Amino acid sequence: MDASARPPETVRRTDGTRVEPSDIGRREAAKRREILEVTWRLIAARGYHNTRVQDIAAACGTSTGTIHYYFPGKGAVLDAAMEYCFDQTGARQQAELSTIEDARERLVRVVEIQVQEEAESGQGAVWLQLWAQATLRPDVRDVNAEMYSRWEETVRRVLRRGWRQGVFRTDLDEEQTLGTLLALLDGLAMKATAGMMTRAAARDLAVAWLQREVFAAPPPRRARRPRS
Amino acid sequence: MDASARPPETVRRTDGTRVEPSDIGRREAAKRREILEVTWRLIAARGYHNTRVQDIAAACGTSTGTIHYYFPGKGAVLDAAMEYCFDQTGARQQAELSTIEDARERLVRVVEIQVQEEAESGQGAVWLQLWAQATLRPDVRDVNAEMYSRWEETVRRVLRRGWRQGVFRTDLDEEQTLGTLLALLDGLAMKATAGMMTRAAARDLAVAWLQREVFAAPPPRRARRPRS
DNA sequence: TCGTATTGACTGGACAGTCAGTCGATTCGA
DNA sequence: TCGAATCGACTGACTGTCCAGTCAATACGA
Repeated sequence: MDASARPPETVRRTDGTRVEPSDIGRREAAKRREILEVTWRLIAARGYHNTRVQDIAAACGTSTGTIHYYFPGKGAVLDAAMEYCFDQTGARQQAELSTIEDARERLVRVVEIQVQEEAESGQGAVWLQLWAQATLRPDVRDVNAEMYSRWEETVRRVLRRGWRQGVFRTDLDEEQTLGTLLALLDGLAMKATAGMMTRAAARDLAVAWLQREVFAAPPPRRARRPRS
Repeated sequence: MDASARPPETVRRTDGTRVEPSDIGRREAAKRREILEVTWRLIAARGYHNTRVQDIAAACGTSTGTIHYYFPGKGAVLDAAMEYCFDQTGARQQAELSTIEDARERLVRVVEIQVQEEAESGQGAVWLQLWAQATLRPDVRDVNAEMYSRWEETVRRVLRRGWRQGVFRTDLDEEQTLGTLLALLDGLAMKATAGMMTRAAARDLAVAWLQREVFAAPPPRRARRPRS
């Protein structure tokens, strides 16, 4: 038996196509997910380039052969793991945000998710790794663009909701506000992740900005949300 | 003759001390600078982890032995090159900014330098590499903190000048404004570098923000500076 | 029993770092 | 003034290490 016969490809390949044979093994998909879960945490902790196949195998409690059995190569595991990381958090974010009624609270939550929680969980570190790669690799740039645009849409919807609810300033331009907010959050998240400021300071700065520049004049003042 | 006898150490070592024997060879210092100059450009183009000693040697038109003759190891070259890159640009920035009288123009120039020119020259890519490293390596984090604080001071001085000149809004808090501006610029610079938006769009967004939120009410309107 | 999943020893390539030796310049001694 | 001795910069072949990827053998599950 030639063990190099590979299970059907389910990873997004560099050409952007995505093959997902749903008829085959749940087991297999589960195993693959387990590997990706383990791998993105390794990337967060050690960095993309310092993550060895051996590390992944050890963290999964398996052998290097198994990793190669499920993925065509190391690069494929690492890239798929970064993507998996964002797919996961994207879904979680949207789910959580949708439970919050008030657009101001929801926007504050957006800040907390990106600037505090993602920095804490290591997802922020994975973003940073991804961006550093995107500078150099066009394929990563494309994947990143797609994933980022999902996040962008999430934030855009919160802004529109705020205007609909009449709790955001009406003299703001949507594109300007969205662009500024996203850049501000990216900058703060990056600094929090890279240890250039505390997560709490980053959060407070962003919330203060929202209150000054986005929330409509008489905000329901005082302690809307206990300082985490 | 044992060629492994090393020229006196002039690189900042990880313990933070900096030894600079000024009495010895100009030649030597020049050569070392040449290597660093070449190296940071390689880092910008290929990334920290994809830069081989062989690449550096080839780009210098020399042999790998020579690189090892001047530096204790590959890591030392790469780290010193990142630092060199920022030392250089820091000096250049300050020199250029100090020639601009009007604080508003000077602040716009700050934006253009960080968001357009550094992204274009590759220095932005080096920043991004550095930040990705800072997430993982405490020593890099320290070096980064020191270098970033110099940049921060530069921007802070521009803000103070604006208030002194009476051309910036007086209802702003210095720390808030500085922190927001820096995060915004970092975010935009990162996105421009990672190819998530054009440099021109990043520049315009930042300048628009300045005009809305920082510059005092009646700014000398219309075409202060031709769109690059 | 047959096919699938898993193992881990092995291979080959890449690359950092070493070191014996070359070469041109400079100093020194007669 | 000239040859020999010395020196420091530089070279590039070589070595050892690390690691991704392979594959024959094996365990497992239906």
